[in-house]
Amino acid sequence: MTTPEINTWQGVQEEVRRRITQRVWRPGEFIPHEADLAAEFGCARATVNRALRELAEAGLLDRRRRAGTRVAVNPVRKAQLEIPVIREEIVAKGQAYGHRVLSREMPVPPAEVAARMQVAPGRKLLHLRTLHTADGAPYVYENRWINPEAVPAVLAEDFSAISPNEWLVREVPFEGGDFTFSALSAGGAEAEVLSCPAGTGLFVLDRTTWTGAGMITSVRLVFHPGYRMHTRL
Amino acid sequence: MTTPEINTWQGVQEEVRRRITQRVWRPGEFIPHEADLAAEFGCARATVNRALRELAEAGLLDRRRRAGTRVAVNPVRKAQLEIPVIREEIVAKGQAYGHRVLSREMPVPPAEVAARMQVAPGRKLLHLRTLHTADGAPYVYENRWINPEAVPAVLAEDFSAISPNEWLVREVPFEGGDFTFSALSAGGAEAEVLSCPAGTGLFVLDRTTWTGAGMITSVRLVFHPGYRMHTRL
DNA sequence: AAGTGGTCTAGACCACTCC
DNA sequence: GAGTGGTCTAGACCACTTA
Repeated sequence: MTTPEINTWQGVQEEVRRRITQRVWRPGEFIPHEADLAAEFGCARATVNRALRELAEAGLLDRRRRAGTRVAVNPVRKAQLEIPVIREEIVAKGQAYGHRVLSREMPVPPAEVAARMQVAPGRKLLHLRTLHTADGAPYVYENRWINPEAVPAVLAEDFSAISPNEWLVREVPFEGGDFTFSALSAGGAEAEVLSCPAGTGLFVLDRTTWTGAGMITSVRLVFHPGYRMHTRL
Repeated sequence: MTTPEINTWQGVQEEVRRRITQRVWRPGEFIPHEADLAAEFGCARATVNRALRELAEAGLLDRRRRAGTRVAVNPVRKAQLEIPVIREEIVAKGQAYGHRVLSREMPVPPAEVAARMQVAPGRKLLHLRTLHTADGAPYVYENRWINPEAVPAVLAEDFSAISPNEWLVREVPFEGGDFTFSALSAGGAEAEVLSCPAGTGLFVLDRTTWTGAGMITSVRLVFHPGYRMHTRL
């Protein structure tokens, strides 16, 4: 049995992956220590560490100090979704991007929105309803609340030339975000804006974004019928 | 100006993050080379490298050899979704998990399914329709096709004690997967199985899984009304 | 108390890409 | 050709956990 040296972390990772998928190391079993693997592959322990660390992050391995490393029993499937910038997504498909503001108001928000944005009840928020289109056809209906205390400049912008999303990305340094994916049945408003029959199942993305200073914006994106979000593992 | 030493990669990362979000380094700008940063922070270049590499993977930095490192203009938002094992998700909420097989057949699949599973037209596939319940209430309607040539043992299993998903995870070493998230409007079948009115918007996850040897299974999970998938950034 | 993974260092060479 | 990030090494110490 030849044992050619493996001295790149990619190589080590590949070999370890192989041993896991081919059940050389079975789920729940301990695998050799880093030092042993380093000796076997003829490389430094740091190289083995780099390879195993990534596999652990991917959920294929469970690592604990003193205990050792074992093959995960339930490999957690983590799908990495890329949240698209609507305009770029449409342009990438070779379609013409369009965007228009349906309404722009400054009301006292419903209690649920005030809670989500963590503002005192009775404070007014900027409320924008806009539509993104692809080749003129409705693509995404955007329903957004913006906290003008966190982003004062927003009051001077009319969003005729740039969508609120892109404006915010450019102007405000985010620190965190919160995403929820779900589905809804088109009510009157969605049906009209997206030109689809009431009752159509629609894909929905709710997103809330903040900085250290507080909540910036909370948006609901309602996608056109048939929209899919895709990823590969 | 004191410049306390930073000699952990987490510390370096935090400081670099701060300089990006506070616009000390502005979008599109080059940041100092690894060697310079290492000198500034009083740590090894490898430590800086580890910190910056992760930020680049997260989409906050663009790195290129010879060119250098710059702050990303469009920070790509990548949301990492954890695909749940249904049973565990339900149990984690303190509810009682249940599962039952609605139908189990071995038909020639529709052309669309045959294409997705990459089997010759006319070959039969195992078709399973099952329901996962939480405290007795419908949770997920699972519509699955399995390639018996890739997993012969599947023909001997009746899935009364274990769901197809968990059985497959345990028996078959996956190599890759393909996920699509979307929404549909409940038709007669979904409405009946999930006990909801026809026309309800439902969250859908389509998943196809394979090994090097070929396609294993293709499944559509239709979640109960109101289901949400959540992640934080 | 001991053994494991987690990390840092200093130095080195390599791969890629821009000039 | 030269300069940047990408990676490997050998050694060391630390943090955590379990026996």
